Amino acid sequence: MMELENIVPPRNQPVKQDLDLIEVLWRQDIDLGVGKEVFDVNLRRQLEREREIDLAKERQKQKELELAQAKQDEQRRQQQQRWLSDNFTQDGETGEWVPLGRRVPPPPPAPDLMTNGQMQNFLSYDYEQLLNEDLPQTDPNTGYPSVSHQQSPVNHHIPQPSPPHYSQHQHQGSQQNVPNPQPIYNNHGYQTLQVVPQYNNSQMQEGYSTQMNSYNSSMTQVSPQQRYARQESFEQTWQDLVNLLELPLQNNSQMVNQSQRMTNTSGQLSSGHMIMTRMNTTTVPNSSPVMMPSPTDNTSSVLIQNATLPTPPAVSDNFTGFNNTEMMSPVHNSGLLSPSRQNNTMSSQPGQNYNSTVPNTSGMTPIEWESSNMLFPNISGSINQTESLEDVDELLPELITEDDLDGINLAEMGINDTVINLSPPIKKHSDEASSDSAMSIGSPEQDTFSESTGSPYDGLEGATGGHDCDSSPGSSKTSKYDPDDYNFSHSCSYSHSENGHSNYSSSFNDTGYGSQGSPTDTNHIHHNHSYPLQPGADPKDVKKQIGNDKPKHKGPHCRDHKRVIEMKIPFTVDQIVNLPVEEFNDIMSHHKFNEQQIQLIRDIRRRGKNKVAAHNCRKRKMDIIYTLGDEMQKLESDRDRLIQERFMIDKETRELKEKFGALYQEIFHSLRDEHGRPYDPARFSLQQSSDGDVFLVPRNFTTAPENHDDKNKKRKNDKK
DNA sequence: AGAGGCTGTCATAAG
DNA sequence: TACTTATGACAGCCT
Repeated sequence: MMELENIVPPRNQPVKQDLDLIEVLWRQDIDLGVGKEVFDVNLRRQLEREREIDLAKERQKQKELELAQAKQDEQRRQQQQRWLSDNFTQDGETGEWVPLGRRVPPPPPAPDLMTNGQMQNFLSYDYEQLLNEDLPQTDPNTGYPSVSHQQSPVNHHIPQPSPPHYSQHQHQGSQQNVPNPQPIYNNHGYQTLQVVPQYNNSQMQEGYSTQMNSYNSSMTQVSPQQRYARQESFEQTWQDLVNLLELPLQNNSQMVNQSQRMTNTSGQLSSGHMIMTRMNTTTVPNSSPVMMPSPTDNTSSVLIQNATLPTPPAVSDNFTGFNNTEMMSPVHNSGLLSPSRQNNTMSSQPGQNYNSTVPNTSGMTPIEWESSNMLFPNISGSINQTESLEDVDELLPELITEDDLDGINLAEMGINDTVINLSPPIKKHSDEASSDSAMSIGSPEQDTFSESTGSPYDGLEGATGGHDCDSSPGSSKTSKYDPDDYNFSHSCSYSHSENGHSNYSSSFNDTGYGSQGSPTDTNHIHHNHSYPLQPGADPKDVKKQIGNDKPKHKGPHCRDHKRVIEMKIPFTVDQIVNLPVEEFNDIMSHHKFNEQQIQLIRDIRRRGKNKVAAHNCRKRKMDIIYTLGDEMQKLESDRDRLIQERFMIDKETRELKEKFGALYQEIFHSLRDEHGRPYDPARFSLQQSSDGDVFLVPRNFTTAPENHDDKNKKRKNDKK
């Protein structure tokens, strides 16, 4: 493209040579999505002018927005200051804002900031921020309450000093690094925040001062802008917290404590856990409360208001998720989504792709095209399998027969559309076939097809006859029973491939070919032993056609076809075979056939049906054989496993017996009678009762020792 | 030339 | 009873 800049002459009217060159180059670059206007100087200038105008408009809009935002901020700041000065007094020494003794009235709410649904969100945000940021210190410059350490990513990595009696509430971002040593759980079972109710103000201040000193000493340099933003953030936090609580602010710790209690007892804000969750999100107080739930936090969802939840990641919903992300972006929320972006959004709906509504992707830049591919990995994957559009073009005649593409004007559709639309016609076949009866081969399409253009098998049918197919040797060489290659070869060989599939897979609850495992897969569920053929379409016929246009042999099917012609029967063999019973009977009744014709028609139909039945039968047989083989393998492995288990159990039993015997001998030989002599093993034995006690029992005792005279037995404990 | 596999067809039973 | 489906058996063709 850089060359073009040099080629285009400076004058406005290019000469003919230039135009020719432009034409050639444009043709070369058309696959890159470069429009012809690029080469037209005037057109390009005009486009540039339009772009500049749009850009200016956009800038103007942005300026207005910024202005409105600044106004809002200023108004809020003034309100805050007024309210602070009304309800707080500033400590002269420390610069700290100390609340007055009276009950603090809530400040007039800023309707643009705190309205209804935003309140709860706002509450949790403030709580978390306040508790996380500790108590305010007065900024010596502004006199406002400010914080010395802020929610800065830098802060999360600062070693947190942990005073012995003060539990520093950790930012969620740092929770993983510094676990809270003493989690408190509220009534709802959520982990609550730890506060310091036993501390008075001075203690608090001391603790905070300690912390802040260390923070200040270790904190990274903060820019004035950051500092201002933090002050802003805290001011609002402080103000809104007090507003909402309406507390008599006797001291800061009480306020925090009470606010904590309120948080724990108030509806949706009852969970400190939720507060923590909120902290994890980048919340701008005056932004929309639309929040995306943290994927790891179930409770956060209760805080979502007016949020568009991501739809479940089910069918083709990558894009929905993408849309939600887009909704979250401030650009989108403020209506500044660029038209081009919107176009992209609209043009890359996966549903449209799958529903054969062709998205206009031809206008995409390569980057856009790539991104849309990323959104739809399935589609892109299938497209990427073809290395280029030219490859796709080359493959098309192989993948789809001419008949399939009949009526589809590829030139009008454009290459991209063709690529994306490869599947819908085929799927349509499948859908229609699936709605047919189990064994019915002929779809309405096929019938129409046969009537209008003649059966594709006409003249090519027969058990040994050929099928006229322009397939390359490579394609037709694919095994008939190779599930992996089936679709390809079948698409090549038989125009009604999916019908065939449906036919032969109906009886045995087959899974689709697309989900078939490899032929070596021992899981019988994935076996594919189908015979997906049309009546009269012999896979061998396809093989036979390698390099031949004329069939070598004339099979029975072809013979039938000839006889149909000879008998002047106005139907094709396929029609005769595949027509539903009602239609077939209608035809037979409406046409006045002679006996010979009727007999031929019935024979053809019977043979055709039987042929399909034979296919199904063989398929079933193969399925059964494979299934039985699999079952046999499984049973053999089960048997081996059980043998192994039995061996192990026997071994353990032997070992236990040996141990038991040794223990028995040891105990028995350690026993002595009243004379100090060992017992005779032939006359006595040890027995254990149900309660675990061990008895020495004379050999002639056959019943349980508990039932006999205690004189004849000696009770022993388990351990002597 | 023979073996083995695949397919179409027939006969028959069953639904 | 007619039709369809399932299946064993057989024959032809191909590799």
